[in-house]
Amino acid sequence: MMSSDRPPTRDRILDAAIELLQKRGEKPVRMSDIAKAAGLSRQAVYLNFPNRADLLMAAVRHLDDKQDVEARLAASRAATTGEERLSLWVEAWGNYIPLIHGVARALMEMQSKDPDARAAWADRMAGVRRGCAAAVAALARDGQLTADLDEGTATDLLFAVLSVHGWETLRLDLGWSQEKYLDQMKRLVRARLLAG
Amino acid sequence: MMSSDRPPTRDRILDAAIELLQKRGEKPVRMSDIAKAAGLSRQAVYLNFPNRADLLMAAVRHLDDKQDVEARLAASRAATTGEERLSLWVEAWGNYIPLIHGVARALMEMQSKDPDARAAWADRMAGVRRGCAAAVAALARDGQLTADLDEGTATDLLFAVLSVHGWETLRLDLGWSQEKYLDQMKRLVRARLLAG
DNA sequence: GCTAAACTTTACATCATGTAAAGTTGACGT
DNA sequence: ACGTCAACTTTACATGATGTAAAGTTTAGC
Repeated sequence: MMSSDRPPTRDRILDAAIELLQKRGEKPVRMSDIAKAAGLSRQAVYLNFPNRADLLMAAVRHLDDKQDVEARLAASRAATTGEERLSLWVEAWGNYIPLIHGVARALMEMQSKDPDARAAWADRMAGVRRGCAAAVAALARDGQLTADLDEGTATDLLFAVLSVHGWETLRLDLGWSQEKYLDQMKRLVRARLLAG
Repeated sequence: MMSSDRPPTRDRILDAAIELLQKRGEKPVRMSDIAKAAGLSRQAVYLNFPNRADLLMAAVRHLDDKQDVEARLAASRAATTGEERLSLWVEAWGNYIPLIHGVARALMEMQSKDPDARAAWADRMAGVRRGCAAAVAALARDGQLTADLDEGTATDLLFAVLSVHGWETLRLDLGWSQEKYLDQMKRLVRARLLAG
């Protein structure tokens, strides 16, 4: 009686969750908020997702699909020099953060109480770290990695500098534009990682 | 009947809270946990502090007193060159993070739900940013600030790089030692902020 | 017109914070 | 001794969110 043609319920829930989490003004987004936004009862949400953490992780994956993460990463992998690759990586991930930020934040907030959410997010961050490692490896391969940094340390540093929290601080708390953020992150990372 | 001689109840609560928050294995620290650790009923805690956020902020101030924050900062202010001052500031704040980390984390976790906690923490962070600004100003005064950075941007960058979250990532998630953390933060910051 | 899937409604368990109020205890002054 | 005050305990309850449970309703498809 509510859906005339198609958008599968599950996707409607995820879309609703994502939209709410992106514009969340002050108040935390509850399961009932998501249900309402999706035009469903709260229970119907639990019919599709066992719990909040699962819903949020599904939302992240849903975003990955919609935003074609692979294509973004392919661009950075196509770089010819390590230096170029590093910049493209900073840009790719830096431009992805705003998209997942709402969901990411909700997930991070759950980490203290929900061990599953913690594990799921840690896993995801491990993926990001691999992206950092690949960029650093390309740099090292080209002999462009500063002499006083080993690859592991450089990777950790890059990963820490490109954290979602860091983005939040600069972009939201301190009011930087996305362009400024990207520009400065590239400069910061190059200043520290690049040889010469 | 419980306190033979002196330690004022209020301080016992704060000390208990601080200790619990520093070693918190997995589980969040509840008001009842703090009460138990202080040898009191949960209600007695509410007799001393109106709510959790207030207790945590009091704990931060309690730590400030015990650790003599002013003395630490004085050391960095005593620096002769801007460059030296920057390093001393990174060291002072970087060495303070582990002390407040437990309490800070609890406070940060409350931010999403409790606007008061959010304001209180924001205020505190503003203080840290002022510390960053002072270090950057000293650098600029000595003509040692890189030409392509204005003081505001440099301050924001320094502040973001020295975040509690960044420390957590490197120190706890990635297993860095405190020495490595301090050393690398100094290098990172110098690489980006210092002229030449 | 039957069935099954998708949903709604209602109700309840749990858990932590915070409020409320009445009872206990011990130190202290007079 | 007596009373009183402050610091505490005990018990009880409100709230707000997640999550579980179960019975009822609607709709599409056959």
